[in-house]
Amino acid sequence: MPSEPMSADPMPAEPAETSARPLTRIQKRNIEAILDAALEVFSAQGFRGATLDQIATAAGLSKPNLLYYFPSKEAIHLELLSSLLDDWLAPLREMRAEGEPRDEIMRYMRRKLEMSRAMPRESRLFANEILQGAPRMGGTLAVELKVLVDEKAAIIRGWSAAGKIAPVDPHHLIFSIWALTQHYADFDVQVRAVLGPGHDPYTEAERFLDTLFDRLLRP
Amino acid sequence: MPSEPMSADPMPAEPAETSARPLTRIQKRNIEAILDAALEVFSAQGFRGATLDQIATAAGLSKPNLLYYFPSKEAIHLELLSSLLDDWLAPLREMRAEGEPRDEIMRYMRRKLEMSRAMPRESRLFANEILQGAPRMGGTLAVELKVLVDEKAAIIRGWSAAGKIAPVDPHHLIFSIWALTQHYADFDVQVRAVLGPGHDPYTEAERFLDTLFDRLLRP
DNA sequence: CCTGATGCTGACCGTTCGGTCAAACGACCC
DNA sequence: GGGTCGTTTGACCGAACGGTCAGCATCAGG
Repeated sequence: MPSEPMSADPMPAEPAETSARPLTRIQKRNIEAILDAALEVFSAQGFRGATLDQIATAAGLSKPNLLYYFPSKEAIHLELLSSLLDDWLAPLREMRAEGEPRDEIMRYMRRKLEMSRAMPRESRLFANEILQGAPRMGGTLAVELKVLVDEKAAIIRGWSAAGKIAPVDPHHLIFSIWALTQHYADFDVQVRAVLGPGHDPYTEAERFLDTLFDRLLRP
Repeated sequence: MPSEPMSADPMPAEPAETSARPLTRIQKRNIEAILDAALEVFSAQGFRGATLDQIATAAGLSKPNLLYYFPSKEAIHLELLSSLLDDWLAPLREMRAEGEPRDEIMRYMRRKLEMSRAMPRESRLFANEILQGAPRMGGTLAVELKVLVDEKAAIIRGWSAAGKIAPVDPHHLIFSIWALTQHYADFDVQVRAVLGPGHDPYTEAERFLDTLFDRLLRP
């Protein structure tokens, strides 16, 4: 216990990103296991549907031990949401005004579809949160997300005006990419139930969405 | 109590559809109030997130009184889901092979969008159910829904083959209509947060989706 | 106005849940 | 081997939840 007075910060739990002390090997392992287990459970059951016991069991820990690393159920959920938002928005951030317009949009769509395929749990976690009115993300949505989307919408509008792509409402174009790609993760059971066995939804979806956006954007 | 021996069927609660006795005025009023309140609460909080007290309060009843009309929380939820499925599928059922292909598909899309606008709670109720793996609807999806979609997909495939519309994967065309229209109900807060004030999402969506499906389907 | 069925309620019950705590355990360093 | 700090646990707590029950209120029909 070097240098610090013992009066302030008695917190033993969760030496998170703001703390100075580096993470123990055990801390790293357990925190990672907890977050992975929590993602599994929260995405499948929603926030209120998930229980600490479920998460603890899935992480291979006891409930009090889990609460040694995180102060509350809410804290785990929040940590998941905030750390995921960056990954989730990264593909859109990479859309460059200098690129070839159709390529840029198609690449964005494909990357989003690939994320739905590779990270369905994350997609469902967000879907659950938004569905219930985004009680823990409302602010972020209205600021950070809006700024990013407005910026990219302006780029798309420029491409439309320059005749590089067919005229489209840029905001709703982005919404359509979200809706169409996330649908395959969020409604996975429905898609598979309707298609029946012997289908690979994502392979078919990629072909379909390629066609769809090609016909939509071709000038 | 005519004709029936008192030994069997002591059930006082919920004289539902299978019962012979017609519904009292009070029964009709209260059951309707309960289902409406339950739709409100379940769609906003999910099944486990909703509490009987919330539903009872929203319906203007006490909790025991609510349980006088329905035997359990589960029963209310099930009643909502099953009675909603028909309404939800009705627009697709109305798609006729004899109609003008583009009109039929565009009308279906517009009706689904209108349902999202007029019945967002119902849309979110379904979304919640599917998101969590459809534990209470899995069977129905794999049978009733699959049969209906396969039937309509065959019609669409015929239209494609006849050159009436551009070639498309019919199943994924239907998925895309679901995804694009339900997105505006299920992700309402996100759409509004990104668009900001002064926008009517549904009016803009109708214009955008008209354009999208016109370009996608035009032979 | 009487009566039986329907409608309604306060009090209560068992369980589950999120969270706490004191005590024990264990690894590592002197 | 003893001390220390990080780690783990069993036992426990209060609140919330789904559901029950005995009894009271109310209503409709005769």
